[in-house]
Amino acid sequence: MATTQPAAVDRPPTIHDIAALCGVAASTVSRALSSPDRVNIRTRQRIEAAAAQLHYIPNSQAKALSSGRTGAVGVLVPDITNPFYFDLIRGTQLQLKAAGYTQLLVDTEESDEVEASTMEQLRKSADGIVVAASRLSDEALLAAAAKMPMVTVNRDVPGIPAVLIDTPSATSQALDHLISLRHTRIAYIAGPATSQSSTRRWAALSEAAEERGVEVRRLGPFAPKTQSGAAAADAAVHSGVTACIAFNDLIAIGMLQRLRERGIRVPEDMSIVGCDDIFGADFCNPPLTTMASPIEQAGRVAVSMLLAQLNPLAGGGTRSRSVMPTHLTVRGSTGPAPAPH
Amino acid sequence: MATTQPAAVDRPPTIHDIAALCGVAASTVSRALSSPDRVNIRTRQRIEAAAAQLHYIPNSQAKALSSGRTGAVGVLVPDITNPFYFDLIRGTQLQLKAAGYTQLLVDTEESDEVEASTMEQLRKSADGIVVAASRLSDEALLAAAAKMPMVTVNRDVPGIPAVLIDTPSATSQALDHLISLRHTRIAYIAGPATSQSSTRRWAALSEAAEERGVEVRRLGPFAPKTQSGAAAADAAVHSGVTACIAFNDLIAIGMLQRLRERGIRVPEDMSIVGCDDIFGADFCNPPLTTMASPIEQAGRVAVSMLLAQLNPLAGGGTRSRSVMPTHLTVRGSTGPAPAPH
DNA sequence: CATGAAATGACAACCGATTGCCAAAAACTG
DNA sequence: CAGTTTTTGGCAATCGGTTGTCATTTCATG
Repeated sequence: MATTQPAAVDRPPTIHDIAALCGVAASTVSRALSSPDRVNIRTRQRIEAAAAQLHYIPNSQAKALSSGRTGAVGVLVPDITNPFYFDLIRGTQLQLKAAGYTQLLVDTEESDEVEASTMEQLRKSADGIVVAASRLSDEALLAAAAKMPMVTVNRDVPGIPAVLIDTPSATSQALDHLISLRHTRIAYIAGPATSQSSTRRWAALSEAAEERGVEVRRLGPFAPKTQSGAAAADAAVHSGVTACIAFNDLIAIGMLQRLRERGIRVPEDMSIVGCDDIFGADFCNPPLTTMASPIEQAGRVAVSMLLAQLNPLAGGGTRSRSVMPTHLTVRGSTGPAPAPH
Repeated sequence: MATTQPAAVDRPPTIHDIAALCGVAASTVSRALSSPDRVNIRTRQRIEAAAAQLHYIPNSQAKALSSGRTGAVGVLVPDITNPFYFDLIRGTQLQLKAAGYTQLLVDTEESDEVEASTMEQLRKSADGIVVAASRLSDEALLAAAAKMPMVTVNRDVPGIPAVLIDTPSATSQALDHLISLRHTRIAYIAGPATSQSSTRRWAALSEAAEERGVEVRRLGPFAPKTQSGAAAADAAVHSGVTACIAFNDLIAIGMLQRLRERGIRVPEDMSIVGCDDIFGADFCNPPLTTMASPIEQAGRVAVSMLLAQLNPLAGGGTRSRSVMPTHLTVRGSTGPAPAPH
């Protein structure tokens, strides 16, 4: 038994083992497994049977080295612990796995330098990258995109395919919501200065405010973490507004906590609108009115666009831009403006 | 110019480019960059200068192929979107990065099959793996551990190094807390049947209950998701208990939501204790009494143990087991037992 | 049955590094 | 200064596949 079974070695089987078992050349095995049409069907079946028998698993390193394709895609997010990215990551992971790719997830720690060096690193070990909420400059991004296929999420740079979450338009909805509740003094709690999402949202918001004749002031920037919510809440209270539209739910939830500490009631004294509808937005106290969108889907779309870039043959004109719809989900953190004293 | 400057190509530089630039053999370059002592310091400096000038970045695939070491470590978690794993992932990521390793993060979707096939896959592309809350059998885990260095988290199998989070002992604390609040009818809301954490916790809990002469019944199993909280809450109410110790915070938060819907007050009518102190446990309504532990640190420790396995030379006896302390964090979801009518 | 086209399989170079082995050079010894 | 030890650098094989080239086989056709 051991004589007819060349396996039994500890080392994982290679195509050479298969070739020996079948009495063909290693190259034939390679072709049989990758471009099945180039090989006689009977031979191919023998090879496939042998591969199955040996539990053959191709060595991805070797494959990458000789073919130039790694079968991996990098996904860069600024902060793994931000729940917003959970669903995005899950979306990319599902879509990549479905296409037989591996996901390389990297936390860039909100740092442009880490982001840049990661990209350089990934240039050799990934076929393309999905970059969420990049902190890099347009120029740096374009330079990187020239070196390897890239899709951005929530970052619009001409020439780079992107998936955008349409929070700017939802911001107008939020504004209308607040106006209908008779708020007139409203603040935008800005995100990081380097976040294009925050910039675009502010642009949309201030334009909408002007159209509607209300005043919206901008506070911040604040880091997109719950801890920043305290400072944001204090700034909002100090500025005398009765409603806030926050850059994201983390900040909004942090504000809720701080306002509670200070004895300021939400929504009676102050209304809060978040953004992203992250895990927790529905069960915080009060539940958060927020702008929701299909984040997981955004992840899937981003991957689809990237894979279309990698395999141009597979039909379908490559979309270079995809905008995910967003809608306002009204919960308990917004209410009528307090009566002026 | 093009004659004296071998760079200027689009293709990334290799050690051969460096070798050509310095007039030495490629192998000398390799040695100069990896084992610096084996090469003349002046030559080395020339080589280093050339490498810097060309912006040389070693090709990790090629490195892995020829050396057998990949410089990557796989991290397997059952569910990326479970906030419990955020901190764990961040911990592993930080520690790995500090040691110059890359993290390959995989969501095994609570499936033993996905977990097993992922391990097989990773065998070629990672030097070792960290497996959190494995759903595999002891035998399968041992077999996998025999093929590649492994550290488990929250899974105790003799022969495999593990980081354990000491929730069993915290469970007793939780029980004492509830007893001191005069609860006598208490339920344990069990996690997945394949979860060893759940099993170990129940063992500790039922033993402690017996010692203290109170009755604790077991309900479930339930999937570790907020959605399961509804069923868990209904089961708890139906069973007539006044307090529950839940497998994790996700279930506990789901229970809070369901109980609120049903008009059952927490903690007046029912006390709830969670586990893990995840993101959200502090701002749900009411804030959750839960068992907290240094999860990020657990991730770091797991990676340290794995790296110690990979590089046995670097001194320090290899710990094969590390237990993370846990303590009860009392918040608003637990209170005195309702007076019997 | 001869002929050409199509299908198939083998050989070998190659991807970019690592590493064992050996030779040349340098430094040291007596 | 000869003889020896140590240091240093280069050659070439190797990792496990991919892929271009070419020889051979197979088959249909005239």
